[in-house]
Amino acid sequence: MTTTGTVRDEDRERRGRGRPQGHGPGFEDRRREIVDLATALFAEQGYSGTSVSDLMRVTGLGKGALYHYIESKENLLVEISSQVMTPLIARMREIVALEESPLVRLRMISEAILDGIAQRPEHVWVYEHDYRYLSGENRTRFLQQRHDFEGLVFQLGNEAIARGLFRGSDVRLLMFQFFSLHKQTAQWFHRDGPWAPSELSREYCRTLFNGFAADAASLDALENRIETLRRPTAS
Amino acid sequence: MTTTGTVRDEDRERRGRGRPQGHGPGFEDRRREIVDLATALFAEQGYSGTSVSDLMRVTGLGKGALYHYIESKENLLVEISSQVMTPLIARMREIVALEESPLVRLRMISEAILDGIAQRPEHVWVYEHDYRYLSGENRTRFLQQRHDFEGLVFQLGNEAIARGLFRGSDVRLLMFQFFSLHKQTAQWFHRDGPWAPSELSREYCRTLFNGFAADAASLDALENRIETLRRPTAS
Amino acid sequence: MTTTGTVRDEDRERRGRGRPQGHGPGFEDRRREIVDLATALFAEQGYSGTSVSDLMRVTGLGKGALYHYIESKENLLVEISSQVMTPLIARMREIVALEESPLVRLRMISEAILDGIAQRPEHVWVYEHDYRYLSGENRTRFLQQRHDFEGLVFQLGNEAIARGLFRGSDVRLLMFQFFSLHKQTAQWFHRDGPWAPSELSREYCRTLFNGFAADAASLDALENRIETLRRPTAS
Amino acid sequence: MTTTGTVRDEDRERRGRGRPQGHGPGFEDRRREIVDLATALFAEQGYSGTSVSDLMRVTGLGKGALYHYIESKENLLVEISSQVMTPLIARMREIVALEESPLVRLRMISEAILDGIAQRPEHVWVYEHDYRYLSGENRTRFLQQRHDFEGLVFQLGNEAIARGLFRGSDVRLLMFQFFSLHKQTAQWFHRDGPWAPSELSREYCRTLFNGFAADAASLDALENRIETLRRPTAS
DNA sequence: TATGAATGAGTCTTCATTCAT
DNA sequence: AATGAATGAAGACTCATTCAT
Repeated sequence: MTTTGTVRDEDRERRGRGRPQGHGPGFEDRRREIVDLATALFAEQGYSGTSVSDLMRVTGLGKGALYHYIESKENLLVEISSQVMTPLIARMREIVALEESPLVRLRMISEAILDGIAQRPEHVWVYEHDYRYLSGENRTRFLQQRHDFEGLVFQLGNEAIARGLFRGSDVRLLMFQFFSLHKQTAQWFHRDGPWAPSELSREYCRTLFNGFAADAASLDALENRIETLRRPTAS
Repeated sequence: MTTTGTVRDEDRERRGRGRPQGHGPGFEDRRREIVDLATALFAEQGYSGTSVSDLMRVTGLGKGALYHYIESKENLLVEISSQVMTPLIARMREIVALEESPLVRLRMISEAILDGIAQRPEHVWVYEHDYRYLSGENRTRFLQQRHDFEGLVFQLGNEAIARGLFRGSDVRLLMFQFFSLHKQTAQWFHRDGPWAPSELSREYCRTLFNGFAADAASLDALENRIETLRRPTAS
Repeated sequence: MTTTGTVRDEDRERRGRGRPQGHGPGFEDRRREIVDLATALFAEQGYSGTSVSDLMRVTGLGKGALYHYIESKENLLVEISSQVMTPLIARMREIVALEESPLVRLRMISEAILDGIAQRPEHVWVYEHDYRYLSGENRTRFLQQRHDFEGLVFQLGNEAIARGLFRGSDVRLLMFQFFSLHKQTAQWFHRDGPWAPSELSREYCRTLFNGFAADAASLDALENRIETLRRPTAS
Repeated sequence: MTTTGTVRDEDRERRGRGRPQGHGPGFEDRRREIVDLATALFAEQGYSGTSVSDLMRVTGLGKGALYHYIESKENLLVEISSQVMTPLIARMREIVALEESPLVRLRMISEAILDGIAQRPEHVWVYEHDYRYLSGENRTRFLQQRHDFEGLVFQLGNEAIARGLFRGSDVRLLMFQFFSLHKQTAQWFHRDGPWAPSELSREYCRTLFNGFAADAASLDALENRIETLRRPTAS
């Protein structure tokens, strides 16, 4: 309930802010098309490396018509991140609210993230690289969203530690690993690659949960060998 | 007479070679300083978001003097990546050549990477985000380096699988996880943070090697629960 | 319904072609105006001595608007030479193809060249002086055009020699004289000067054809006197 | 007497103006070397297209040393034109003062010009193309020199007409032809080409003097044919 | 909805020259 | 006689955006 409400608020907020009112029926579809074309370009050349002229070229629109749809270049970046983040955060709130083991919920979040990437790998790649070019309020809102997002995962990490499912390491250290694995996926993921999001998720969680487990081998022999090699070769 | 003759000979000699570049002592140090200042700015605002004027401001140099040192803005990017990649790849080749278990060598590579990041986290962050703005030969060279880099790790991954140390999954899948963990570190690492590279390396390798182990738990119960939850809630 | 469909089809069509350039009516005229203003400046100050700011000043356009029309400064040079060379070469091919004596055809070519100069003396002056600043393909194309141009004249020169109309000197030497006379005209010709192109042409051809004639006086007395004077004045 | 005096004045003027005093013995030679290297570059890439850095490269000198010799880039242009013009004008004054037929003297001047070109074709080419980049006093002085130069030739042209050696056409028209032929020579002349200056001079003067002769054929048949062809093809 | 002309601040870079050493 | 660091104005060109139509 609360969750759903929040989502709606964000939606209304977004609509209220940038998007002009009073458009014909095909407007939203056309806009979406344009955002997707822009995303592909941004992914290839970077946001800063892509000019509005480039966008004219790929959309086939004149300057005026293009601005009619996009309002501003930065707005495209907002839209791109929004298209991935909004549904993802909504989904995450649902998952966190479930009465399941933290591991189950983390596994579900993992899959939700990877689903998001699989559906729009370029979108994710773009805002991961170029959110820096957001300015003012847009930047703040994005960072807040990201912070909320991470907070939800940290919360589950803490629960897992509390229940003895993860070793009592620093939760940040564990969760950074969780994030790292998932975020980087956008860098090499191809829609027509060999792995489905659910498979990747199983794989990642297998790595992480086994690696994080309280009873995971601490690899002492390995570390001793490293220690030996580290010492300056005497004689 | 003799003098004049000598001078002319020297002249001719110098002319023939074309003279290296025409840089005095102290040039390299100053250049290094400038590169570091630029790196900090790039990390903060992005390569494209940083103008040469910004660089003038932080270095306190005039336009001409700045270009005296940098040759071009793009060249800074080349220098930044080179400062990290060149010693890292050299170190990696040494490590790969060692007669140690693949796990030991991967662990050493892990630490080498994290050492590199710890010494110059901003440099790594910058080229990871902005190598796209390299053009032509610079881009090619960078991608080649990266490819070589990854090849060395893949090689060790394959050895580990062959020896039954990692489960016989797709080696790419395993090594992407290895890379993901390490690369993302540059995003949040601070020199004065709580973790030393060696600690991080132990931590990462513990996660990965336990997670990759042939006998790692496959977490069937977890996956079954996920499967159940995936089904549309009928009733 | 139908409407929407139609719009989409048109869109797709337009997108597919990529749209010519995006220029409205009047564009070409305005562009021509600008090229002419630029030509006047180039003639006065030289191509390199004229900055884009100078062009802004004389056209009264802002930087962006100016580039909207010219694409690049070098492109102006291309346009300038093209406006003279293209119609001239076309006309020359017509003339060469006529079944007339080589002298008649050379006389016609002479007049065609001088007509071109008379119509646009500054254009000719400009590219004669500054074609060096053309780069890459533009330069190549220009030199090729010039080579073709000269080839046509050489051909007629050879015919004239073959028919005994010109003395059997080296054809290059004769034709260099032909070119020299015509090319230099752009340097001093003024539209409101005393000579019409047809008059100049008659004058030049009278000089050249009489001078080139097989039976032209070889001025032996003159040459003997010169030879005498050349000897060191002994005594 | 008068002639010699004038030349000396010009020399003193030049020395007084730009060249610094108190240089070592090899200074003038070295300077000459540098001017020659610069000339070759200017001829190839144009004065404006050649930067002081380019000059550093070809001379093998550092910035300071280079400026020690050249004082300024524009000064090179002054020097280049001076090296050709000064001796040429001196020689011309000698020739004009001779008690010979105007044809003999024009023939001698022709050879003097062509000798100048043959000795330094690139120097001539350079100032012919780039004297525009001279500024202020330098420009004025150059144009004055050129005007004097042309005046001497016009004077002889008038004498020739007065004596009935040339037809009573406009002397400017005749002399423009004289200049055109000679000036353009710098454009295609190569030191190792097939023609010596004296041969070229004989050739040019043969063309011009036969062509200018009071009894030269007026080529009426040719002109009639042209007139016929000019008429629109009726029927 | 859509056009494309116009804006003008801003981009990176090169220039000729000066100057302390 | 020579170095190379520094200057800062000027270079050509691109940018995101606005606006009259």
